[in-house]
Amino acid sequence: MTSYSSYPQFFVSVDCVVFGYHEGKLKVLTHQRPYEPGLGEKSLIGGFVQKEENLETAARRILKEFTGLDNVYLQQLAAFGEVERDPGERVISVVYYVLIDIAKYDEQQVILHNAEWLNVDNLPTLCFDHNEMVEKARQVLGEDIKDTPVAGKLLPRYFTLTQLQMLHESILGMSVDKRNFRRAISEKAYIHSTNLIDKDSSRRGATLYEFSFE
Amino acid sequence: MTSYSSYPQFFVSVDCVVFGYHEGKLKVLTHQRPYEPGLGEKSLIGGFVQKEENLETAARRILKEFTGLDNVYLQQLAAFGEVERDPGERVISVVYYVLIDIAKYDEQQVILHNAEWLNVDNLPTLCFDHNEMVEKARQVLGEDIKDTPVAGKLLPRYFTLTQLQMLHESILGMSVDKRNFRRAISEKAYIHSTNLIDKDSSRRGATLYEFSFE
DNA sequence: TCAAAAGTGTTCAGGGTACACCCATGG
DNA sequence: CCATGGGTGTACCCTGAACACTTTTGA
Repeated sequence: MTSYSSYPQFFVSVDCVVFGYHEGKLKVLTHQRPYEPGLGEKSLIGGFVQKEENLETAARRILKEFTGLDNVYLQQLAAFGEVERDPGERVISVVYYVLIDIAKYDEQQVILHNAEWLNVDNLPTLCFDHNEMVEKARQVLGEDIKDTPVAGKLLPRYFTLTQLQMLHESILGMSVDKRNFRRAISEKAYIHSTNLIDKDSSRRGATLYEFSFE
Repeated sequence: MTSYSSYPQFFVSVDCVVFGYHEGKLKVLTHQRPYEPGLGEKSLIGGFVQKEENLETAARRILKEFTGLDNVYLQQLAAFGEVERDPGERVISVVYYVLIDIAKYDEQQVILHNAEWLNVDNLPTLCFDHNEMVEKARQVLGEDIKDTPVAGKLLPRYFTLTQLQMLHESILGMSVDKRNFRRAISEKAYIHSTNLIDKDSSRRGATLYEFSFE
C-alpha cells in the first residue's frame, strides 16, 4: 500500500482569469472576495478543488457557478505556490485562463456574486498575486491570438472585420494596419465570410464573418 | 480569521523533467521508484512539497538531492492533477523542466538513487503520467532553443559549433544546414567565440565558443 | 451632399532556406 | 597524401510592414 501519510497536505484552489471583450475593451471578470483574508477586496473568481475532482473539472464547475456557462474555452496557465501568497493559510493555486463571449454569460449569476468586469488595462490592485496571474494570462492570450482561432471565443457568432481588428488591437495593445490585417484574416482557414450584412455599425453595411471550428 | 478548514487538502508533489545531453543524444534523468505504488518502475525524479516551502524551492531541493547540483536552470511547466493519475492516493503534481550540464552532475548521487539517463527518443514507459510530462517538456524545450540561450545550460562551458549544432538537431529532431546554422549563431549576442581551440574532435582543430549570460 | 465606416493592391526590406567547395592537420 | 571534420557566401523566395484612395448609404 501507499505510505504518503507522513507528507504534508495543502489546500489547492483554482483561479480563473476570465477574459471578455465589450465595447472595444478587453475585460477580466472579478468579484468581491467573500471571506477573510482579503474580505471585500477585488479577486479573480476561484474556489477550492474538491476530492475526486480533476483540476479542469474544478475550473469548469467554478465557471458554471459564476457565469452560468458550460463549454467555455479554457487552458491551464501555471501553478502559483509561494508560501506567503495567501496571508491566511498556505494555498496552492492552479490558474486557468478562460475566454468567453461576454454577451452570453448569465448576468444574474454575476450580480449574485458581486462580480464585475474590469478593464484589463489600468487594472486596479487585486488581492494576493492575482494581478500577476492576469499579467501572465494576458501575455499568453497575446501569443495565441496571432495564430489560433481564440478570438472567436471572445466574440459573438457573427462579427465584422472591424470588430475583430479592434479586438486584436486591444489584446496586442497596438494598432494594426487595416489592409494587412484583412489580408491575414482572409488567409486563415478558420474564419470565413457569410452572406449576412451588419447594418448597425455603418451606413454602408459590413459583411459579417464567423469562425468555423471543427 | 480564515476558515478554509472545511475544504479538502491534497498531497502536492514536484516532478522534474531533467534534460541532459551526452554523446549526441538528448537524455532525461529517471530513477527506480522507491515506493508503492509503482515500486521499481521508471519514474521522473520528484518528491513531495514540504510545509513552508515554495514550489520552486522544492524543485531545487529535489534536484540537489538527486544530482548534487545547485543553481540549475529550471522553469515550471504545468500542474498535473487528474484524480487517478497516481493509483495510490490523490496527488497533484507540479512539473518543472530542468536543464543541466550532464558532465557536472554528481555521479555518486545518481548511483545512490538508482538513477539512469534515458534517451528521450524511444523512451520506455514511465510510471503514471510521466511520459506525458516529458513530452510536454520536450515541446517547450524545442521552442525555447530557437531564440533563447538555453542550449548553454546543456553544454559544458566551452563547446564547438558542431557540438552545438548536433544539440539543436537532437532537440529539434531534424538536421539543419551548417552554413545557415553558423550564420544564425554568429548573430546571437549571447554566444561568442573564444581564442581556445579544441583539438580532440578533429585534426584541424575547432574554435571553442561560449555563452555569455549576464 | 456629406459624414462615417467599408473595402481594396503594391512595393520594399529582411529573414529563412537551399546549395558546394576549399582548408588545415595528424596519422 | 589522404581522410576527417572545420569553415565559408550567394541567390531566391516568402513573409511582414508601410502606405492612400474609392465606395456606399443614411441622415
